[in-house]
Amino acid sequence: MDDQSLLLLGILKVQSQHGYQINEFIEKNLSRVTNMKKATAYATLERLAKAGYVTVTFEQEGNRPQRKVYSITSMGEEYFIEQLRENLALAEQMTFTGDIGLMFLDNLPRPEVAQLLKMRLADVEKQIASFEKAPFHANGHGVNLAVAHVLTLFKSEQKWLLATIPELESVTQ
Amino acid sequence: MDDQSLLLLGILKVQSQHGYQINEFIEKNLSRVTNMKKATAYATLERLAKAGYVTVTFEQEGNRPQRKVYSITSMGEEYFIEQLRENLALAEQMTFTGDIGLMFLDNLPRPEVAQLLKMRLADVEKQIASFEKAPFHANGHGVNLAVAHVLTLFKSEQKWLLATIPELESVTQ
DNA sequence: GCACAATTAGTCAAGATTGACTATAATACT
DNA sequence: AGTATTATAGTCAATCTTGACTAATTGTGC
Repeated sequence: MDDQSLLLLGILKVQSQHGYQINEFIEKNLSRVTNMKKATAYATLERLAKAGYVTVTFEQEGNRPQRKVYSITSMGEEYFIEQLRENLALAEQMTFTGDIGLMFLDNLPRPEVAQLLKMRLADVEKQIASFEKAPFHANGHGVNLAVAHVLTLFKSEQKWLLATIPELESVTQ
Repeated sequence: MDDQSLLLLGILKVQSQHGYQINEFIEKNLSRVTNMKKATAYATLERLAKAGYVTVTFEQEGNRPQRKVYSITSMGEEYFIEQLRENLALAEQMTFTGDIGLMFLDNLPRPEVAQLLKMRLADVEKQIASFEKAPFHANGHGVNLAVAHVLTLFKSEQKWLLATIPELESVTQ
């Protein structure tokens, strides 16, 4: 199963939602574990519906345009649990994307690399700060653990940058 | 620019290669920074060729079926450097995929989660070991730094697992 | 010296993804 | 009251990705 489906089912298991809520949550809070786009979420939800894992109902609120509400089915819950087991057992899937550039540092002058990594560091630290003060968690041990985990990885990145930048600056190429 | 193109250009910048070599290298050594599939690599190379960033020549060796050799053009090198700068400056793209399941730990009984995470730990430790003893680096400071970086992230994951598993086991749910 | 597996090198149809677009409602500002 | 901005809720054509397949060559064991 793809990560997207697992994520969407997991979100719907907590509460039925319509597309906008789902996408907002993902974009605001989960940009570090997925970069699924809005259109992908809608397409995936449709696939899950076709497979019988979610149902779609319509909701009318005042005279706004009606919107679709997605709910997980019991079949979907079973499937979710089954796939969750599989997902947790495999570390193989773990990839740290966005780090391709690091492999090719040698192609730029050292001082410039140091400069670029400083920008990266600033960015990482901003992320850490926002993670620490605006937690989306607080509702479930699991989510907290997951947040802790991502924070751990970020801090590890920060530490690495803090150690690497001075090294780059000192080496006389 | 997508990560795939950056990666392929970076690889070709070191040395012209044919498809098989490229794909083997990626699969064996870079499974932690990308999970680009073989067919994707071929398709991407074709796109890069159409854009003028790589050239394709044919090579005949004995009487084996002729194969395509991909080389980076000078235009490709320029483009590569330009994109590398962009890539390094942005930490925003960093995502730690494969961790979706962690968000939903609460849906499984704690002891089972502990068990699953133990398997994950074993896997992570296997990865660390293989990274440490069969390095694909040793040809460039940049590659070494990148390897060090991925290792750092893995060790961070390992540490987190070592701390979390006993916690899961002790909590009486 | 031959059957079987593994390696090498790709192709392609089917399915997945997304940038750009549409369209209405709420809200803020002057 | 008018209007600019943002929030809400999606859709779709064009592009990208990949599982499954083809096909030749090189071992390997017997």
